[in-house]
Amino acid sequence: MTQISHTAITALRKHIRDGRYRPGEKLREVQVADMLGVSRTPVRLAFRTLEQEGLLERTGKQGYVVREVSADDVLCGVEIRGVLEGLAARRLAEKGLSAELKAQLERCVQEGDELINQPELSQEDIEHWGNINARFHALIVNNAGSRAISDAISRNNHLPFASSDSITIDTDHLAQEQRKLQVAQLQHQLVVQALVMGESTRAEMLMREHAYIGLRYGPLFGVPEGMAL
Amino acid sequence: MTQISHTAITALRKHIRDGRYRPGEKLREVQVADMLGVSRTPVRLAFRTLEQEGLLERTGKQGYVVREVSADDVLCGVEIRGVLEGLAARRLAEKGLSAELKAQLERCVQEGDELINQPELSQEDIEHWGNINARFHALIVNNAGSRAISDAISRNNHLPFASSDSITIDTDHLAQEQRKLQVAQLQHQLVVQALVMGESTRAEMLMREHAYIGLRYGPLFGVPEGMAL
DNA sequence: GACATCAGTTATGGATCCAAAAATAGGTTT
DNA sequence: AAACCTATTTTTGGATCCATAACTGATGTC
Repeated sequence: MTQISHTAITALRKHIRDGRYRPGEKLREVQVADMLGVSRTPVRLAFRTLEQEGLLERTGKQGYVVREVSADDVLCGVEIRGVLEGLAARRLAEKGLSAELKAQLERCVQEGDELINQPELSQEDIEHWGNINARFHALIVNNAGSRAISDAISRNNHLPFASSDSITIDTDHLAQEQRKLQVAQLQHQLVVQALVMGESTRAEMLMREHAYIGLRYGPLFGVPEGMAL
Repeated sequence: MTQISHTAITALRKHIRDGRYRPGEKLREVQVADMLGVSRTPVRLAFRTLEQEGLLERTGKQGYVVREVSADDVLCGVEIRGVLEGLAARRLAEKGLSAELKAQLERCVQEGDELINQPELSQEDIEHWGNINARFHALIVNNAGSRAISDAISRNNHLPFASSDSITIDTDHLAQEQRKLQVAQLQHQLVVQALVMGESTRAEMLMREHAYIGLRYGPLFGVPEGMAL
C-alpha cells in the first residue's frame, strides 16, 4: 500500500521545514492537492495530522496557516525534549537496566567513541555518528516502560530543531563540529554510567543538559550560531 | 458550523473513556459511522486525530484498535504532565511574573483557600474547586512563553487520568477528599510563593510533585485507591 | 491431518460530488 | 467618504462512489 496520505504528510513537513511554505502562509486544500498531484482527501487528513503536530494552526473560521516559530519556541522545543528524555532516563535508572539493554547502550557508546576520536572526520562520519546518536536516544526513550513517553517525544520532535537529530548543522566547520560531537559523546558515556549505577537523578539531569547541545554548545567552540538565540 | 468530525472525536473519546469501547477492541469505520449516524468521512478524520492522541493505534495493516492502558501508562502520563508543568513553572519563575499574572495567580489561591477551608464541603464546592484548579494550571502553562508547552500538555491530557482535572474521583468520601484538596491547595500556594520569589528550581519541583496528588496522596488520607497502582 | 492456495467477502483509501459557510467585491445608503 | 448590506465566488466539510488491499473460509494437495 502506497498510503498517499502519508506521503502527503511527509511532503508537507518537508515543504514547511524548507521554508517553501512560509510561516503565516495560508494553505488551501485544492492548491496543495494540485501541487502534490493528489485529490483533496489525503490532503485533508494530512492537515489534521500536521495541526496535531503543531506545524499548522487554524485561522479563525476557515483554513490552516503555517505556524510561526519564534526563537523562544525553538528553545522550548529543546527544553521539552530535555525534560521528557530526562524523565525516561530517570525511570530507566530507577527500574534498572536489563543485561540486554546495558549491552546495547554500551555498544552505542563504544561505536561512537571509536568514530568520534579519529584525527579527522569526514562528512560521512558525521552522518554515521548521527545514526548512532539516534539509536542511543531511541534505546533510552523506548525502554522507559511506557509508550506514553516515546509518543510525547516523537510528537515534539516534529517541531523545528527539537529533534535530537538536529545536532549537526554546519558542515563547513568540521573541526569545530567534531569538538561539539566529542562533548555529546562524553555526555552519552556519562548517561550510561549513571544509568548503570542506578543514579537516577544524575541520569535525568545529564539527559536534560544534553538536550542543549545543538543550541548552546556550538558558540563555545567557535561554530557561528545557526539560529538567532 | 456544526463540525461533525469534531463531535465524532469527542464522542469517541467519551466512549473509550467510559469503556464502551474496550481496550484491544477493533474499530471499524462503517460501524462507528452508523453508531454516530454520520458518514465515514468524519470518522476517518477522527481516527487519525485519536491515533495522534494515543487513544487508538493501528493493528498491522488494517484497522484501528483501542489502545491498552496499563497502570504504568497511567503513572507515566502523570509524570509527563509533572515534568512539563514543572518546566513551565521554571521558565515562568526565571523570566519573572507580570503584575497582571501575579494578581491572577494570587486571586486563584485566595479563592481556593476560602473555599477549601470551610467546615464541610459539598459536591458543588468540589466542582467549584476543580474549576479554580483548572484556571491555576492554565495560567502557569499558558504563560510559559511558548505554545509548545501548552500544546504538549494538552495532548498529554487526553491520556486517561493524566489531566490535572482528574484529582477528584471519589465523591463518597468527601471528608478524606477534603484533606487531599487542602494539600493540593497548599501546594498551589507554595508554587505561587516560589514563582513570586523567582525560585525557579523550587517552583519546578513543587509542580512536579503536585502532579502526583491524584495518584499517590489519596491512600495517605484513607481514600480507597481508585486504580490499581 | 495439516498446510497451502485460491475464491469470495469485507474494509479501507482515494477521488469525486454536493451543499453550506465564509471570504470578497461591489453597490447602495446614510 | 465610510459603513453596511447583498450577491458572487471561493473554500471547506460531509457523503458517496470506486478500486484495491486485506481478511475469511473452503477446497485441494501433500
